[in-house]
Amino acid sequence: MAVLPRSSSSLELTISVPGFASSPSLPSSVRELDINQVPSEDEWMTENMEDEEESSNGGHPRKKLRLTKQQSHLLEESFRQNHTLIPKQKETLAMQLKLRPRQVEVWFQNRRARSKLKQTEMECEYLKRWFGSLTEQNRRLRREVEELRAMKVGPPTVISPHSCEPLPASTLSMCPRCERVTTNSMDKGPTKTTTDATAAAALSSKVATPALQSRQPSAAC
DNA sequence: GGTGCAGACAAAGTTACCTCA
DNA sequence: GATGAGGTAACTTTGTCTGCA
Repeated sequence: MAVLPRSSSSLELTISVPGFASSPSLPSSVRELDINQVPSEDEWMTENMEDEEESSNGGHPRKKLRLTKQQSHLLEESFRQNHTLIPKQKETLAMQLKLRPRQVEVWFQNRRARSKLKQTEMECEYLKRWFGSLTEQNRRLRREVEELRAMKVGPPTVISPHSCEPLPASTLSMCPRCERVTTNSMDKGPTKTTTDATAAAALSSKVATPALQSRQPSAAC
């Protein structure tokens, strides 16, 4: 596919053949088709694109441009204002920086990638901390349940989800198939299935967690 | 209006070069 | 001086969107 320059002043031209460009058997001269490649050897690490003319580079290995502090600063500034560039902005910025529009474009692509990476790392950290705190909370609640179970005196009662009245724990039974705790006939309405954890939470008069509340009895029970 | 095509562009992934410890 | 790691410019591939015939 040939990407033609969008403005006549731009010499931006990249020719790449899908499934061909990265082929190991590709002759090294193919890279020369990209006229964005380095102009002259000596200018590269010192002054970027001082002369705009894109002379043939005669098959140089790709050199790496090092942006000056001012260039980086200006690029960062415009990135802060906008994470993407419209072609006009790109042209202007390139002129200001004495870079090719293509270089500005690449810089913005890489910059977006870096900021996304940073964002992802931050989210990862946040989730790790959250996981840690939930684990700790879970451990605390389990311990609390154990304590309450240990100190029970009389038969434990469960609050009926239907009548909101206390039910004796003796009305509870375990479904052998799904290992859920179910209430027996004492409570009016459809047989209510609840998880072991829910029952335990009810025992300690705690409100079940949303995740547990959302669990519905299976059709089989 | 639906379809196919080409161009532009962004995201994701990769490569290669440079710097520095 | 050699070397490995990290940073990043430049590149490739792929997918999406848009305008046009």
